[in-house]
Amino acid sequence: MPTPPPSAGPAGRSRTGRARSEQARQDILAAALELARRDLGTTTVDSIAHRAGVGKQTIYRWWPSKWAIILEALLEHAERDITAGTDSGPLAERLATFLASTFAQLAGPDSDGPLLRALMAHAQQNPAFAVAWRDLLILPRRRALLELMSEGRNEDREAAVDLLFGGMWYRLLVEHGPLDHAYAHRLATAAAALLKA
Amino acid sequence: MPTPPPSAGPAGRSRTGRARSEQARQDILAAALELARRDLGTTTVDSIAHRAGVGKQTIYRWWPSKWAIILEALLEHAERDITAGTDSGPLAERLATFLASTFAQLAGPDSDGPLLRALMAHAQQNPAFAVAWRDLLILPRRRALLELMSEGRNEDREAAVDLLFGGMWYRLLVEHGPLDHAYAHRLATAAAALLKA
Amino acid sequence: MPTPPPSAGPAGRSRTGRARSEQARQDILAAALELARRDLGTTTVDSIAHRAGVGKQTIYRWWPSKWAIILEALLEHAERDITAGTDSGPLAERLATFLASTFAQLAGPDSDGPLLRALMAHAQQNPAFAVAWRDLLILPRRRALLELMSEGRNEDREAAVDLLFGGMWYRLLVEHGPLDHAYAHRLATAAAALLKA
Amino acid sequence: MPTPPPSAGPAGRSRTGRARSEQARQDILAAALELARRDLGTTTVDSIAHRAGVGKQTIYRWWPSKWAIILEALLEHAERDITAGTDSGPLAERLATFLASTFAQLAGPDSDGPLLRALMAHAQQNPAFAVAWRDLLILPRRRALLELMSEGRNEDREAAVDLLFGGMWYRLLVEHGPLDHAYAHRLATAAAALLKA
DNA sequence: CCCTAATCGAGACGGTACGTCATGTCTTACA
DNA sequence: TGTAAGACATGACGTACCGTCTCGATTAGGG
Repeated sequence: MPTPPPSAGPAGRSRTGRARSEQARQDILAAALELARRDLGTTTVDSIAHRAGVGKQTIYRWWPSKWAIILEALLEHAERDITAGTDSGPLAERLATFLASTFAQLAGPDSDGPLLRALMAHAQQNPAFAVAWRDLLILPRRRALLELMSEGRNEDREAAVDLLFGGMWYRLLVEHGPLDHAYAHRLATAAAALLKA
Repeated sequence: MPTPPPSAGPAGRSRTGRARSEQARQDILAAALELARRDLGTTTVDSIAHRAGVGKQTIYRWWPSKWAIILEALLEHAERDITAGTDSGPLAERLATFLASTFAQLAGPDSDGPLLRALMAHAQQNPAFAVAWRDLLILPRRRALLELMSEGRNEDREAAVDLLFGGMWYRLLVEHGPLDHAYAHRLATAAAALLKA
Repeated sequence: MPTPPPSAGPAGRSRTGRARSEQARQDILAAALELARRDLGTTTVDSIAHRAGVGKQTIYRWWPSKWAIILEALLEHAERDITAGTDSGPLAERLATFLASTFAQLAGPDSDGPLLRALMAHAQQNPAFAVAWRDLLILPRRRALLELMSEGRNEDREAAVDLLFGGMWYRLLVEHGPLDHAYAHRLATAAAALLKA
Repeated sequence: MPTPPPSAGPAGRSRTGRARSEQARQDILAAALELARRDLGTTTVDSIAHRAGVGKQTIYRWWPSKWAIILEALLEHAERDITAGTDSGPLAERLATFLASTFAQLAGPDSDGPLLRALMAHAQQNPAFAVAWRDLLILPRRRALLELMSEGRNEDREAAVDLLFGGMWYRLLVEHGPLDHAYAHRLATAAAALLKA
């Protein structure tokens, strides 16, 4: 759903007409992220357009909804943050480290936790957005975690990833327990056991 | 958040005036459930009121939003469905059975999966509803699962429940893999390993 | 197109539900008239709703456009202004008096001339409004003028009215000459001649 | 407001650069006229540009609005149609003939009546266009009619023209009666009487 | 025969108003 | 007092059109 940066590329469909404004794109992404982080509830397409100094139509020309903007902004500003795992140490420990560092990004007061929760929620109501959400955010992060696992059959490794991210999302969404180190270790232990079974 | 059936007992706050119509309550719950199952996107408070042959105010007098109605309807029609676990057999097997039977309720084409996803999504946006959602649906099911586990320390058992339900919700929400028997077994195996660690 | 005051009457289709708010109706009419008189160009449905302290939907529930509001407001505030003609004196003089007094209502700086021009213009683009415009404003005024004429065949009298009002509207719309006493007398003379021919 | 054909003569402000495309000008005028005659309501600058195979800027470089285009197209295609009056016969008859032939151009189903009504309407809302409208269409036709009148004082002749054209526009704009021969004769009779008074 | 400059088709841009939708509250008359 | 009906204030939505701007490509004289 989010559009790629207007690098046009070889698939660019036409070369005539005014080019898409990269300035406007960046302004929109920045405005959306700032407003959404401050107060998602009052963030509207209008408010984003106004703060970005942009016409509403310019937003709707490139994004189908404010959620797509926020997703794209999140990806752009945080793409580098996918934690690189360490190669050394026992499996359970490596998983626990990865998980704990991911937890840390969700827990802080100014973290993106609320945004991710809201996007996950929106994906439940909008199938088109769900595809973008899964393909651009969920699956890449799954792949990063999968690469940490050398052992086990494929389906076990998939289940291990589900177990780890599932445990994370569940506490993030239900808020009945903390996303702390101890939890990370327990999940990692269980995942490692699954892979060795 | 959902109100109890009107036979509220001696705590009923008023004794005068026209009594709450149980008929209307049932009509509203039934209408909400039917509309929501057919097409959640077009289900509005107005549409529920119209189909139930009821004034909108009658709805707002007793429920704060359509989501509370759906939650109450779901609880009322499905309360009995919380799977009773078997007491015999090895732990992993008992967990797998519980999980698989829960999966079965979510997978079918006319199942409540979509509704539960939508309610989980709404809970992310509405703190008041989140409380009801957690207290009336999430936590009771956690307790049912907890009771299946005899071994392990408390925190490990909590984590095991998170792992199991987390794995379930994750696949339910992201739809990247099936909620099938094999998955149930893998999650159960991991949970059992965690409890024995 | 404009709705009658909510006197319901015997044709009222139902008696249930909240009654239409006469207060809101009056507020909307007053707001529309004031804004339109000050600056028609910046008068929008939103601005009327805001100034009247009313929701936009309340406007669209009862009027199809701001033009219908203005027309209704004009009729309500000016209905009494249809000049009653004198019965005495020669025909040409009576017509000239009527015309001159009508001119006077259109010429002043705070007159309704600009509004009437705008409504006449809008009627050219909107057939539904054109019907209301003709039936509620144009034709009643024609009838008032017709009643001043005792002599002549019917078709001559119609043509005489067209001549008088046509001459008036033409100068109002094209602004190539003044709507003054001299012009009123010339038109009245011609009309009287037509009736006696 | 409409621009003259591009052979601007020695007053052209520049001598270098690409010349204005007469082809584009003709395409625009033709496209505007065709679209406007078919359905004025959906005729936008974009639609004209698209149908003419022209960029929007090419339109705005030479015309201030779609209305100016339509006016220019109308003048170009119909300039020759200003009825030449006959010099012989009694005044009332000459006027009636002129008027009837003008009526004929407005009455047909594919006539320019709707366009003229729309332009008159637009002139009420746009002072700049009103000037072009009056100077290029209204006043020339007034002059043509004035020249038919030999008798009478100047102000009477002006009023007679107003009476004739006013009667015409009034029926055109309000559509409460036909623009037929009988009406033309009545107006002509009244105008002649005015001139002889 | 190139240089300079205005025009061309195309289409993205900032902006304004529109008319619709859903929410949650309120006011009726009736039971 | 509860109820069905339905009007109300609010506020976001997504669309339409406006008139301006910026592309690269053309197309003229003037040097």
